[in-house]
Amino acid sequence: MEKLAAPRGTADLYPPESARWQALESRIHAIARRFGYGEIRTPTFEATELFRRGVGEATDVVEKEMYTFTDRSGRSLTLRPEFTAPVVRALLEHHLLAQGPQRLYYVGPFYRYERPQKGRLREPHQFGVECFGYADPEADVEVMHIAAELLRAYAVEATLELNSIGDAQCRPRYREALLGHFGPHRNALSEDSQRRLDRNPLRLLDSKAPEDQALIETAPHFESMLCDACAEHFARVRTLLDATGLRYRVNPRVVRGFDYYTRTVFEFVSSALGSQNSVCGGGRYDDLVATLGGPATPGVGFGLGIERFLMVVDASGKEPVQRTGGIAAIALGEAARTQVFPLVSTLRRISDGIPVTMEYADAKIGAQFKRAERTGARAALIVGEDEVAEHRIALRDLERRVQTSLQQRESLEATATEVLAWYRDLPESSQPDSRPV
RNA sequence: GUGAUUGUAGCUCAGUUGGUCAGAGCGCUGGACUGUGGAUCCGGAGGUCGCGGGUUCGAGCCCCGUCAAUCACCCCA
Repeated sequence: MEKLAAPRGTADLYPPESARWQALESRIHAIARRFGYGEIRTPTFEATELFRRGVGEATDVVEKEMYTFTDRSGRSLTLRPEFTAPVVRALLEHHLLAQGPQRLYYVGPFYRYERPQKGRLREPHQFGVECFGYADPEADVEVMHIAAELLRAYAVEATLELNSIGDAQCRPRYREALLGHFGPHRNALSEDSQRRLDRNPLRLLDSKAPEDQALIETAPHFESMLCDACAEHFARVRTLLDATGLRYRVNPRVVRGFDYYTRTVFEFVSSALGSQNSVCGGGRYDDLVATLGGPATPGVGFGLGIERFLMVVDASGKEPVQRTGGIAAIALGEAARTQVFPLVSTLRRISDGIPVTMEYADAKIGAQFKRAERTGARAALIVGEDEVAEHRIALRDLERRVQTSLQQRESLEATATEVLAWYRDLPESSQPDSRPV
């Protein structure tokens, strides 16, 4: 009998790691809000046709990485392999573009049937933004700023790599130029690159095969062949990046995997990720909305991998420390327990975010202190036989190891209020606590 | 989809040419310390050796298959 296990390439999230995700997600919501972006949630699966048309029939994702299935009525559905096409679909379905520019962001899982390795899963999670309705370079830089803000908040070292892959005007020209450059040397290229030559010559520039490098070095740069409009757009993006102090590096080798990109493409890369070195990738997609049957609407956005981001944080970043703290109630004996439980219940109701825990098993006091410590509690509330007899409650500062005692009041609320007042009066914790909630 | 490495207690790992090989450290738990937690000492629980099959008198060790992890390619978050 096979042991039950999470499917290949998927992962469970649980404490203490889940606390890191919560913290990251709240920061994401805060930053998106600061830039005026609203959250959008779309289904995890869509009609297969959406991705075939949106992402592109000849892309690797559509050709071999989709989780596609047929439901009971015979429809072909696909677990989303990316977010942009579904967001556009939703926008069109609800006529949101008719209301002017739209700034949206999302956080959630997506699915690709790939062989897992470092920084690559079958169900990864992504934070992404999409800005619709502006062809202007300010929008390109705006979305880059959002990603940069998040990286900055965690002191993550990643470099912004920038490129332009032109539009429907100039890309065919560049494609021809690449064919002219590589075509004559076809047999000298790696096997993979010979295939790229037929399918997507742009991607040849991104090859890692040693035998391709010499030819790539001498390949024509797209920048020299951009049409006037694209060249000006690219120049203005760079001017705005310079003006706002966001550092970047123009890298002619940055192409992207999806067919819908036009003009600006960019990636934030980090060496901490091994072979999958991109934490965040994005770009402009001025033709996508029309391709999916909507009014011609420019757009620009990015996707940032949550798992990869946290990996980079582990390697180079600084994570804000999480304080847990709280009160652990310790009751000794039956009488004490029946007295403490309602008090704990009251504390939880009025503690305003301060965690309150209690051990229900009748463990020895030593063990209870140990467990209290493990929960990350800052303080302990202790009631034993003596306290029951005297209507008192012992309060202990677990960090400084000092203890005091309190007379119980006429009501649970009054007692609880006094306990909380005592807790809030405790001196600032000297050692930051990173234990899970 | 291709190639390589790996899979023994909750965690990190030992296990020699197949024959007490089912172990250690940490963790957990109990006690020394009858109501006070990070130290020390002593005890205890916990494993179908990923799973299935094969070779053998005998397999954690060899062979095949399968599942999963890791790393690289492809590609990308």
